[in-house]
Amino acid sequence: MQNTLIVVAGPTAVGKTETAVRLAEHYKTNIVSADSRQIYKGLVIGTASPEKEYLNRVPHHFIESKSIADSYNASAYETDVLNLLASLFKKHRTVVLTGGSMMYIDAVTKGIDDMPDADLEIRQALMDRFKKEGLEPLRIQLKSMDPDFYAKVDLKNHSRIIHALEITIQTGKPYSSFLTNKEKERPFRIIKIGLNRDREELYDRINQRVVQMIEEGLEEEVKMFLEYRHLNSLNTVGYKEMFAYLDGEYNLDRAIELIQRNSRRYAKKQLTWFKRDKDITWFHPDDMNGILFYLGNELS
RNA sequence: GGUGCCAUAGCUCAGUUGGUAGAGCAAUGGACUGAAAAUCCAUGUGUCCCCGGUUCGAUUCCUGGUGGCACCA
Repeated sequence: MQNTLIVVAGPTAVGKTETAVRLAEHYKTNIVSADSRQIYKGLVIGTASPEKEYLNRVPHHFIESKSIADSYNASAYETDVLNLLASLFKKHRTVVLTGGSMMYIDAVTKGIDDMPDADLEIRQALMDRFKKEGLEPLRIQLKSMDPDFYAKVDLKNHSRIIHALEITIQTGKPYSSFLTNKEKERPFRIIKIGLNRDREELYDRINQRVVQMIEEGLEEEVKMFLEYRHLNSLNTVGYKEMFAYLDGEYNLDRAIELIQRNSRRYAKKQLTWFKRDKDITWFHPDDMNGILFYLGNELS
């Protein structure tokens, strides 16, 4: 039998953790987390990180494994996961990858084109210019330096334009020349399952989970990171709203409402991304039998 | 029981001197290649409480209901 990566995708709060743990137990294997925020040390309550009980039942990887100050990204994650998988597949025929970070999952299953990491000084200079002069000068610069990318990029999205420019300036080659539009081959098989629920049910779970986070002490957790709030790792739903609350911008009830709303929007965005992936076979999280039956057929 | 006020989008409400309606919030759809829980784009979803009447035409005016609120009993 070929080594196989079982991917469990789905929106936040749908029930991925539970399903992944049961699958990992069933196949006597490990879980690799694909979550761009649970990966940071100390971000536990606000990221709905798996409970201790689950972590004890199955070995997890990439949970609380980086410092919030580390600058991490989907490409680094791709490299780290491929290295880890090479070693896990020596002992296990299957490994479970689960998480809601769409691009992290794609980085592992489809790959990201090779290009250098952005030079932070160049990025900063471009950001400064954007703040001072707006997007127009950057658009004009991109048009002359990389017309191909200019033609297809979202011209209102400063992140995309700035990233293309930083790579182009840094390497002296157009950003678009790094893009191959090809999926990378992997030395293992990939089976993707998606979990979803009725929208109303999902939103109820999200709303309740936020209330639970507050009860578990989200405010205390967030207070510990106050001085690091500028870091990207803390530009995260559940933290940014609590920072504003601690600043006195609004009361706790309003903070809860905003965290709930922003989590709902996040879930919708995840669904938009995952629904586009035709390799995903969808299940209700309660349908464990259906999931096991499907995987059993695929793996036999 | 009587009198008054109210009933319009999921919620809170505005509005139409009679020509089937619009704000905020919520919501919905989409994009996505090293910040991705990030960043960005688009969209008004409606038995205007119900039955009648007047009118060319009623969500709007009038009768009567129903429900809510307030006051008087």
